[in-house]
Amino acid sequence: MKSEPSSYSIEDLQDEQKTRWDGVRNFQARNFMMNEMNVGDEVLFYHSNAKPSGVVGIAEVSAEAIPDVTALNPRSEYFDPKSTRENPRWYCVEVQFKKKFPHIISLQDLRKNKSLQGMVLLQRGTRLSIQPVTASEFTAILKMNQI
DNA sequence: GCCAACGTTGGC
DNA sequence: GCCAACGTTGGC
Repeated sequence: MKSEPSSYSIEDLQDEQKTRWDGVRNFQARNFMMNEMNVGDEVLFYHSNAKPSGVVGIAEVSAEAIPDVTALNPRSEYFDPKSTRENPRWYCVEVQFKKKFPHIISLQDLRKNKSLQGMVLLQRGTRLSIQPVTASEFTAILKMNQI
């Protein structure tokens, strides 16, 4: 899961411990939250638009997707007039803080790791804010954290 | 700040 | 259903 640290960082999650991953306004990303993410699933927390960008820690899905109420609030920056209480358009899971890495695993480092070449994040033109990670990719990144 | 790549919208 | 125009993302 990507987030710009200037808007919500791993440190913010560490402070809060839990947060609803609201504000996602992309159907593919929403569908991942609704269909693919289950309570207990581990999540890589990625800082985008950062110096440098990269994986900064681990969270865990603590509640399955529920309607994103920020879409209903006209004063929210995430307001979407097409979403209604009866027919919610956007959903969000809740995530729980697990771990902050001692140092960031930068995008550059990820690209250097041969076992990650197929990772969605590293493919050309991938902008999705929520992406699938395979078990072996996840393990490979954890190993990089130990170096 | 630039810009490539992609997603969404809306006219037709 | 096509596609041009526009908006957004995010690395650099």
